[in-house]
Amino acid sequence: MAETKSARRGYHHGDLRADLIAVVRALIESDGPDHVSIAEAARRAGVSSAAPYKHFRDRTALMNAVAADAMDRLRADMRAAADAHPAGSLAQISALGVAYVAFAVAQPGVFRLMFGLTEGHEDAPELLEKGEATFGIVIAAVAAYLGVAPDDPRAGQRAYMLWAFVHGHSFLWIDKKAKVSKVGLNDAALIHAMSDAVLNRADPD
Amino acid sequence: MAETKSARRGYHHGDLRADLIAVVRALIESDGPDHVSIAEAARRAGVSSAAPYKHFRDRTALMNAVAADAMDRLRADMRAAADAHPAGSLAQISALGVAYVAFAVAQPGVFRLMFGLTEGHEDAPELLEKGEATFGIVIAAVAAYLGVAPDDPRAGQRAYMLWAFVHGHSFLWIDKKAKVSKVGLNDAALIHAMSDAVLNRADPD
DNA sequence: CCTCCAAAGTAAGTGGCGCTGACATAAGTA
DNA sequence: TACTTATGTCAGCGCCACTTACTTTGGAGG
Repeated sequence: MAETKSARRGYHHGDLRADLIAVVRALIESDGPDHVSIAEAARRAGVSSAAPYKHFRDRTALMNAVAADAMDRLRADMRAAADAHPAGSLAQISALGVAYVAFAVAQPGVFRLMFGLTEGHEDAPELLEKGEATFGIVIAAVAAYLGVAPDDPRAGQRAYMLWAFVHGHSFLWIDKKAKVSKVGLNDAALIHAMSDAVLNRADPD
Repeated sequence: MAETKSARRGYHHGDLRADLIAVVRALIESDGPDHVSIAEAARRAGVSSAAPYKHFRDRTALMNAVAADAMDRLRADMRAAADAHPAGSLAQISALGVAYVAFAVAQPGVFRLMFGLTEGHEDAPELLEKGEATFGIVIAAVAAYLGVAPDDPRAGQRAYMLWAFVHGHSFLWIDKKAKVSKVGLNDAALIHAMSDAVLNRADPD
């Protein structure tokens, strides 16, 4: 029998841990994070239903591993988006938002897993850490645009406002709560307009 | 034995349907929507685990009923917020946002249920309908502020931008993905600043 | 090169859940 | 008063998360 990913040579699998993460990622996208069962993942990896517990303490630990992996990919996407534009330009900031939404739309299941209520976020401080590193990219870009230091409160405020917007837009979109087509605009235009408004007009102080 | 809500007089419960909705609502807030089990709800209502299926086709149908009920309450909250301010004022629009976030923070479980990926949203078109009615309040307020007709695309666009923002802010908050305290602002100030920026600067066209 | 141990697998079992089908009871209508 | 139908119960199916006790095997140390 052929296995999903790495070939299983004999009694031992080879790299079950990595294989499980890949299999679960696929299951999450096809069935949603809530419908993923460890048993099914084990079946697809070609091992018994007890095997995963040799690598992950419980279901939550496995899911956290998938989420952490995904957060790395999101950060990489955003890093690339930032590097494709002049530092501190409005285009750069918009590109970060577009990359965020694109990730959510391309991988809604894993996006929900990352940003939904992660059960064991206390068991996974690394997740919060990775998340903050990602947000740091936005703060840096905003600070550069405003011409202030990255730790200036104004940069954090504006960056948060933009994050909340693209975050909400992403969820409304992937959860089908609003038909954006109805608004008659594409993501890029919306995000660009919002970035401009927040950076050049918003003054919460 | 005393039951959770209505007293059960004999073999029949009295109003199991309503009681189940109330019990499930409580369970959702204490354990989260995903951890609610029909069996536990039945236990708390003092009936057998099969009884709920006489009133709801399946778990999803019960959850949808709870969500629909909650959407009515959210709309009422927002209606009240709107009525407390002059029509078409910036204060009115901010108040709508504040009411939305307040609902999310006060009842995070049911908020997640309403706006998360509802499994059977196709089985519950009434939910989408109620949601659109609620959003309609925002559109009307925005249109009044801008001095345009409610069906003017500009009203819909601005209203959507504000919705996405408060929606994202709500989820980041209840899912503990960002410490808003770090930003150093309260909800009202943030929402007010955003409303002003979107309504007086944003121009996606 | 052999031995032995720890890592990584299996099988079988526990308890919970969603849901179903067959049956029991009660409430209301003819 | 008899019948119908809504609303309960009970027993059971299949699936799941997770555990325990046992098995296999790759590799490190003698």
